[in-house]
Amino acid sequence: MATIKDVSKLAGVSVATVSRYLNKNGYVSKEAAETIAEVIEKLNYRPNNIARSLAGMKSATIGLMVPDILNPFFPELARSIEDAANGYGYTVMLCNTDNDSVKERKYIDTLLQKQVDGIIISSYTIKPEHLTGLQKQSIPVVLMDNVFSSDSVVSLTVENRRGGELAVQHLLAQGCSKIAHICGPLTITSSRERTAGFEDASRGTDWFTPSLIGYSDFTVKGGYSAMKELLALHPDLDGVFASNDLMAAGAMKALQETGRSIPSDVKVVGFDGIGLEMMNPELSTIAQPISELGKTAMDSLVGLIREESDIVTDQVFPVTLIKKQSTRKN
Amino acid sequence: MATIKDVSKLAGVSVATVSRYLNKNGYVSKEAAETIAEVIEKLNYRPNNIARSLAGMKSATIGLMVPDILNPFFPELARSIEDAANGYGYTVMLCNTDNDSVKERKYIDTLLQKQVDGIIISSYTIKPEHLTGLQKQSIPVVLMDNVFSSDSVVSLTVENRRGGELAVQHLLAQGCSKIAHICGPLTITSSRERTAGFEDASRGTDWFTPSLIGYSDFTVKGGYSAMKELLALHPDLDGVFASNDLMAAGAMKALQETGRSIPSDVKVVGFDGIGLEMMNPELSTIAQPISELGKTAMDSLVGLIREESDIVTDQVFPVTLIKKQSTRKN
DNA sequence: CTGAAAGCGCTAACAA
DNA sequence: TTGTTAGCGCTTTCAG
Repeated sequence: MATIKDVSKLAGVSVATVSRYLNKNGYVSKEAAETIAEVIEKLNYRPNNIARSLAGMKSATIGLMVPDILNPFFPELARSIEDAANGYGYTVMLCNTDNDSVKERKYIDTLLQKQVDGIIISSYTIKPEHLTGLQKQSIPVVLMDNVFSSDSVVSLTVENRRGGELAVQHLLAQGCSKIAHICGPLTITSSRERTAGFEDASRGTDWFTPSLIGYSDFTVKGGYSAMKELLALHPDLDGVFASNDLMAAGAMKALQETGRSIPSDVKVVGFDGIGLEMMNPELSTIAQPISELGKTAMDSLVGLIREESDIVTDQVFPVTLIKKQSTRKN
Repeated sequence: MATIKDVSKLAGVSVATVSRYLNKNGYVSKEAAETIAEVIEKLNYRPNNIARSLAGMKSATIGLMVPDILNPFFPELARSIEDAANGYGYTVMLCNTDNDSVKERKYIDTLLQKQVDGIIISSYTIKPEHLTGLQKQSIPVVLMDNVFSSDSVVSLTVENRRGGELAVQHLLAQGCSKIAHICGPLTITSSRERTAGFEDASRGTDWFTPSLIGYSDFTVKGGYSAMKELLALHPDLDGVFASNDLMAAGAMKALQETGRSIPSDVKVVGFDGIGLEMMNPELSTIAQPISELGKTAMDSLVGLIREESDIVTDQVFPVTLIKKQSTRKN
């Protein structure tokens, strides 16, 4: 592997000149530039990023911590982040934390040792004190789905509560008169908010009763069993709002299995807007702007890295109702 | 951030001793070890990985190139690879190539500059000559779904052809008497093999005719339209084998939309074994051992990195038929 | 068992 | 506009 030294020798200039040429900073004469370019070509020289990083420049690498890339929400997020990162010249290190704070801490440590320039963390479980190591080294952090107030930390969230409300309003508008809710883990803030939104919109109606809320875990299986239990209690329900799309899918299975057809007997709305196009009927959902979230996360991170001053530290993104077959009016 | 020098000073030993302690190689007296440990604790010292890498050790980072993490097959692969990598102490850099060879080359370059210790490439489009850069620097490569014979390159594939055969045999066993096939992109080797398997099992039967094969692109939408076209030609078909699960899902939608019920009217088999548990009815499929593939990929890569001699360079993994509702006997 | 010292490849003053 | 040189933090001979 050719080094900068090899290039400088062959080009008859000093390494400093080559370095300046490479980084397009400082002066380099036209002739020098040309010969350097030629030599680089000839030697097929590629700067060693590790050496660059050590010498004080940035590693041009960021860390991305997600609970589990298997959960369909995260590939979409990861993809948009990776695309944006790539645009900025960054490479992404992927970490699956399983919402396990031990793993989270370990990964933060690893990423720190690898001198990443910044970290994007999507985590339900992370707490401000876990970030102190990062703060101390003033590593920029973008947090998704979680809000800590602090500078050098940007928080990105969505209108979860409003989304819950929207879901119920939509079901009502489509003619539902008894709406059940499958809520996600209560340990997760955004999950609680979605449920609060459901309650905002249904409390005070004549059909609402607390037993219309089933408790589940954001998985298809979980949604399925929760739906079964809700049906046992309320066989006459005609609308379901599940706090994420996976549970909604599970709920649909349970409904269909018990002979109900969707949307004529029961209408279903999910949350997230992961593209479940394989479903039949297709699922109406309260969509998060996932790609936009990812892109903004990366933009903000770069802003933090570059120490720009005009960074919005807390952004709340709107959600949108996507109407599909699962809530079509009879 | 504390450095090895800080530690050595405070511990009253040389950096060499600290380094030996850190790497558990060479001799370090018990007392020295103890004080060093204490100082490290006190200073909360963490070795700088970048410096380590520069000094000649490995970067403890690998690259993972996939076409698109959005395709549900790859999160599963990525997850198992990341888990295995983590177990070995490696971090994973994720790259989405979109099967675009320009992007592929760019990423290989980037990964090379970042001094990754090895690369796992899942690509339909990559060609041996794209790997010469890697070969020259003798960077270990594990290739998935693609076979090049070469040392320092391990190739992992599955029994695609046999899988296609299995699918048809299963459909026949379940009572189908006219089976259509939705094949994937012909540019993809494994896709062609699956179709070959279909042909192996159906050629010579009394119902087979070439127009029972629809051409598509591995997407849900593609499967949907291909199915519609096949139905126009053969409204009486009663079995479908799609070369991947996404197309199978699309096919199911088309079938249901045209008033056919699954499995009573038409039975459907997919390929891949991505966990589409949200589907109803659930999809029978020829499953690849995705997690095992990922784990083996990482194991092999580490073997190559460590220059172990007992590395199998070409492995073909078995596929298994997973029977679900979509092919239940009437 | 330990330490001094020479790099790894590159950047960034600083001097010319 | 260019070159010299001192690091960046760590590993690794090679002497002791």
